[in-house]
Amino acid sequence: MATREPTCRRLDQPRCDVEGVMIYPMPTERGETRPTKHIADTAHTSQSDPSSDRSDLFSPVSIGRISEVIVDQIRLLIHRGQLVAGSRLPAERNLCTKFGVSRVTVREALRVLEANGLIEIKVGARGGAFVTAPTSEQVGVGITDLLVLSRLSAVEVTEARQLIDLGIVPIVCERATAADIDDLFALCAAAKVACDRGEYTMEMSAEFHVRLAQATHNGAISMLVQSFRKSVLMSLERAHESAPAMGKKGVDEHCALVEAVRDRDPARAQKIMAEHLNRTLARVAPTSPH
Amino acid sequence: MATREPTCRRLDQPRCDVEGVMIYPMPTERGETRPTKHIADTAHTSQSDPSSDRSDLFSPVSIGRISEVIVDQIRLLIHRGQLVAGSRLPAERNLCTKFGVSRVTVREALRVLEANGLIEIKVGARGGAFVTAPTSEQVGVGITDLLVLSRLSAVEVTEARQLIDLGIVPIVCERATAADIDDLFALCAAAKVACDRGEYTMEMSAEFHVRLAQATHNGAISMLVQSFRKSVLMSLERAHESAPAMGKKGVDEHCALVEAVRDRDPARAQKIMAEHLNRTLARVAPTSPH
DNA sequence: AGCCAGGGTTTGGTCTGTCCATTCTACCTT
DNA sequence: AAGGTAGAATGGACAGACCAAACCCTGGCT
Repeated sequence: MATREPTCRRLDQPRCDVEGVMIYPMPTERGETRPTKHIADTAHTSQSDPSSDRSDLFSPVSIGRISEVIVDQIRLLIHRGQLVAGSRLPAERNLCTKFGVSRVTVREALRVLEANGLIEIKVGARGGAFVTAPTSEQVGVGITDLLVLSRLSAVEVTEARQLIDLGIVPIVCERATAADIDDLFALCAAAKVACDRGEYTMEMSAEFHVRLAQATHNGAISMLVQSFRKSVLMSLERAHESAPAMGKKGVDEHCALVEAVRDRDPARAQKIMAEHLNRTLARVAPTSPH
Repeated sequence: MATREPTCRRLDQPRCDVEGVMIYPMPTERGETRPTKHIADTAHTSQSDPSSDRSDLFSPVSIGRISEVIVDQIRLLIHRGQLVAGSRLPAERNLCTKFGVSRVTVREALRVLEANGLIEIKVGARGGAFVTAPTSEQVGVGITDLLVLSRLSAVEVTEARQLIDLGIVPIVCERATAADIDDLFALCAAAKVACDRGEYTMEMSAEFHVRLAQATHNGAISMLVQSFRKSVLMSLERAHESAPAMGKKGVDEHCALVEAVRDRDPARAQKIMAEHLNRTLARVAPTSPH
């Protein structure tokens, strides 16, 4: 059988110390029978059930994929802050030698990490895999998938959004800075112009709501709203295609809302928002009864 | 150069009609120069900026990876309901011929879809890729990554949670069924017992809140809460390790809350919830000032 | 001196051909 | 009929190769 040794390894590089982070090579006795990967990995997957492991006797067989283990290792490095946003992972061909696996396997692992939004891959001479904090947009895609595939009705999605949008109003009234308010007024003005030209889109409305959420100065909240943006748009489209007469009134309500925020009047602001959202809900409701 | 023709294709199967779904082979003139993939794809990636696109003139060059396009195609099929949960995708070697690409590429695409929770891959004779709706838990992992890596403070996360939990109370008061209320009381009772034994955990508290969200009978809301569960737990742990004296009082508040729901008294319920959450926020606040 | 073209280098993207492990089915033996 | 075994289907992994994109550097030209 000639003990197939991967070419990647022939360079005989040092194994575990490049780029300053520890990387554990796969513990598979390669070139003997086959991987089969009876891995005693400590990363991220095996932290839920520390008791009753018994991994010392009857060594566990074949727990999943090799690429999976690599994913867990790198993800753990990122979570622990040993790889921070911006750092560059070693090149694929280097990772091969470090993990002792083939390039295909490494690439699959990188693909998964990329799909999770943890890294970004660039080609070219100074390219490679760069660690990046996932954006709320990426998570939004996940939420969108979830909502679409769960066959949730537009009513349900809209209601959830209503909950959040209504909840942020008091916070915004409390924390909005002058810059926030200026921005929101600017968006309103732009919307008015677009409206007169008949170019007002749902996207612009959504943008207003996102900006409003940012005025909470709470990253978690604004990410949440941003994540929902696309789902809401999709459900709106699915429900009603578009809003013919909605434009003008919606913009006016936005303006009134910002004025209430400027006057730091949570009650008034919330009342306006509630009406605004109720109209949306009413528009969505008849097409897909709850 | 000998116009390298993939072996996968030598079977000369029909191209686009197996398993009842349309699959478009890559439009790359293979065996001519190179893929280079100037694809005019309409799926899911290209809908954010409808204006100023100009994609009709000067056809766009080289937008990304081939596997990416395959991912989009399959994702679109799933979104459109042409592939529903449980359906089985063709075998990898079949997909090769259908898409006209190599197995490596198909595998990378499947890995991404799997990472997104859209499919599940099984090995063995009747194995393959099966469509599965992503669970809220999977999306929760995404949100957790997002929150961890964005360095959001525990305060921010808690505040976002507060927003949602407070918002659902009126809805629960309106819609909770007798079964919901029974379940919630049962959870309270169990919590009381555990509390007396000193076994009350944050998880149990989280479970109560999740169940409460389910009483809204709105799938989107309960998924949202469920997605947040793990992040909240993590941020709580990070902030305070655990809650020594919190247990008893928290459980009592839960009970009072359910009673208010039973009496259909939103104002009272909301007041209880607000106090409950404020104590949590206060516990979290000192460690990571906003 | 400044700039630009072109070649070299690094790095990811893809292909081909091969082998192995797992799982299920169907047939064959007892 | 029960049980076991061979084979087929299918995903997992590998080696080795070539291409394309992006960057860098150098030399020639203005």
